[in-house]
Amino acid sequence: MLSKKTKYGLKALTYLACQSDRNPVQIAEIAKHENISQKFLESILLTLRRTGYLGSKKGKGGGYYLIKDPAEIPMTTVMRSLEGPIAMVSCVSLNFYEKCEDCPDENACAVHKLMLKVRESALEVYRNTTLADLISP
Amino acid sequence: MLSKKTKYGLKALTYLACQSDRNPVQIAEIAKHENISQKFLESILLTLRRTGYLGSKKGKGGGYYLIKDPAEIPMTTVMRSLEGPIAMVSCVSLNFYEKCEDCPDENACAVHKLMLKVRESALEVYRNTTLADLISP
DNA sequence: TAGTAATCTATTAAAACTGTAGGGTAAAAA
DNA sequence: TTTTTACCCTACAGTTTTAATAGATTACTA
Repeated sequence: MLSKKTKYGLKALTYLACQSDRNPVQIAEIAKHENISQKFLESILLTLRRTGYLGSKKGKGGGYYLIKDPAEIPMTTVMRSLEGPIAMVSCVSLNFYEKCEDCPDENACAVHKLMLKVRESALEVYRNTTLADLISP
Repeated sequence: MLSKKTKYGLKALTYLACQSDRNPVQIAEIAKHENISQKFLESILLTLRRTGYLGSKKGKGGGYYLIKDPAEIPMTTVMRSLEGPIAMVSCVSLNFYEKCEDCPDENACAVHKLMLKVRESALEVYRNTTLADLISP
């Protein structure tokens, strides 16, 4: 299941990408428009800022805004920073690889073999989809 | 993340599929060979039996055995019965569809659009992979 | 410089989910 | 009738997820 963190994060990114300009948008506005708990959204926007997609401005007239072209934001990195590893088991993860303790031979492991395929297919989707693709009709 | 239930279930299925004959194999033997908690494995094998892949026999010489040809066991149904829906959000699920409460328009929803692609690609993998594919070298 | 509007940060509570362990029951074989 | 095995139910500890609370910090405005 997709976590609400990721779901909300994607919605927030889309909302910001749909703005006509790149002026700061308040958290409260995004939260209200997308039906999201404001405090929860705060922490999500924070991680998106740390990932490098968003800028923020404090004080009056402040808020969050995109600092990248939506076409330059691939879903691979968005998913990784919000949802975590794309692989369903760590032994097939590119960025978070870890050997399974209980598995003596990776190459003979059915789970490994299947999950490798699944990761590859998911990765292809994420690589070929940017934020711009998601907001276009 | 893939649940251990699914992971163990797949391992158990492969173990049974690798048997030279279709004689019953005790839970304890599978659990030991695959490093799985026996009690947990019990419940997993039960769901696999209810799904229609395994037969069981009680008493001495009893155990579990495959009742289907591994080539007739696609990963779609295995994953659905062990892991649950293949879709990451219910609004793109074929077998477990549910409308999102917070989302006024599915067709305009970025999450929906992205997750539809991901489900489609995962489904293609699961449809084209059977248990037989996983045990062949 | 004071006041206000907003982001930031940390803590923690509630809820849901996972995996484990224990007990007993039922059926089949010896 | 005894043994062996699958079956079934319940309770528990641990973790993760989700969200709320409370406050600190920053920056704009007057």
